[in-house]
Amino acid sequence: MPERKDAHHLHDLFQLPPGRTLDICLKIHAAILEHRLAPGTKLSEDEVGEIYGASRTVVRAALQALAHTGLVTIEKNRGAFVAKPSIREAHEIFEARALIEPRVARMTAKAITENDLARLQAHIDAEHQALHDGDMGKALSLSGAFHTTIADIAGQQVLAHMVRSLISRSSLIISMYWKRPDTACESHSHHALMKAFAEHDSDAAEEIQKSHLIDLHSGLNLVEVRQQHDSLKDILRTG
Amino acid sequence: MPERKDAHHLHDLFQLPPGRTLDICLKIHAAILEHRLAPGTKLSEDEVGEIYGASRTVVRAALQALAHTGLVTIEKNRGAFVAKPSIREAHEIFEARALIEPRVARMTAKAITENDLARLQAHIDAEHQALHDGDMGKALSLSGAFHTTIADIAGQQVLAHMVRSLISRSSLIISMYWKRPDTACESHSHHALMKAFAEHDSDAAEEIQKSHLIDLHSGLNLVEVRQQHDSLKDILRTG
DNA sequence: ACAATCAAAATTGTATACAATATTTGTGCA
DNA sequence: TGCACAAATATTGTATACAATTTTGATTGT
Repeated sequence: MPERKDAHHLHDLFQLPPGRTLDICLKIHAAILEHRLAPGTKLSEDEVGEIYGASRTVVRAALQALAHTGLVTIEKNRGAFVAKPSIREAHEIFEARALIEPRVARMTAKAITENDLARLQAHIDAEHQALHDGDMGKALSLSGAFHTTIADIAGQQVLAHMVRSLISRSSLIISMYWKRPDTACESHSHHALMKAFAEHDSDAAEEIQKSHLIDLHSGLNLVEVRQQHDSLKDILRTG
Repeated sequence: MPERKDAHHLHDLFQLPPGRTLDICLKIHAAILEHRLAPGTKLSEDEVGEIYGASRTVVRAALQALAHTGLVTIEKNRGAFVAKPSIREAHEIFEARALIEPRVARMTAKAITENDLARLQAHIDAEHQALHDGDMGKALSLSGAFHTTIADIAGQQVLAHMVRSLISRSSLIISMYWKRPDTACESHSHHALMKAFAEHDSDAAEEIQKSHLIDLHSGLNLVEVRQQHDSLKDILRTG
């Protein structure tokens, strides 16, 4: 179960002490990453509190922590919503990833152990399995986990924290702008990275990661997406 | 008053809606950046609440937001403290800055306007004035503001957010590990950067920023600092 | 039918009360 | 004096109550 292992590192994304606030953060975080919560969804304090059996105090703290990572947007007196990254934000996030992650991959190639390689391979296998099962959300989530695990292996916690945050937000971006929703997003890049890591070839790892991210970026359809619900009435009128 | 202008951008460091929670965040943030709050200082909820005339609810939210940026550490059932970055963290933060800020400087050199140049110059002047007045805290804070303003000018909000966060934490690092506490930290690098910006010389800007950050990094005395208060009794015993 | 307006309901913002956990203080004992 | 232990105090964690604001829904008039 690779997810458990990552969960251990995940807590530092929120910088919160163990407790129910953190639990709720992680649950909602996972739900967003697996695309079970769509961008724009209202996260009512009462509703979330009832689901997890917690009071508003705790839920509120969790939502504010999620807001800080950019996964949730809080509007004054209106509450919390799953974030809807703009096109500009999408470009910026992938530009940041293209800057940071290749460097991280270089460090990973130097530091990686046999055990780490096995962990990464487990991610790839699990992702493959999820795709086979038709669980797209899980597959995407695991694809992100592959990247965060690479950052963990690099052993640079500050950069790893940034990568985790960027990847979480990338998940939202993909759910909004991915060109081929029904297409497997698994490229051969992850396999190529594995090879470079196994050979401790840091130059290759950096280069592969860089082009992989450029590929991902260009796989996005970054044009205005029409909002569906707001104009629902108008849509029905025309029919 | 350049600070006012930056304050406008600063709110996004916390991703909070306007309100007293954000106000308290900004006040404590400023206090830490100006070294009026030393690393390790306990931030009691009641105490902070009384100072700013707010209830614990609001203060708590502010402290958690600050914790998320890494300026404050929250320990379960023990409360919030001004963070004390470890030596490892210090290295990692400056490594991250050396990766991100040169790239940002490159973008800035391309995008900068006359008005922006004036803003940057105002920072330099204010810093010089603060040094002249002997207000070291303010000077350091303004030195950081110079870097964050550069990031704002670059127009890449995601990277700018990261830079702001890194610089805030750098301020803590400097207060803990700076080699020459009584020495002016102003290098000629900022002036050299201004020249490169004015000439839209992005290659030079990137290179200067890179070596500037390496200089800063090497200006730190990254060895264990003895904690003073804990062993106060022992110290007095020996005397 | 449609728009405007206002009351009712629901939701968030904040303060406060109580419970759980640390910290401090004081006491007894070696 | 020094240490161990226990009561008292202080602080944080959580739930709840109330105020402020927004959203919803009904009513009215055109």
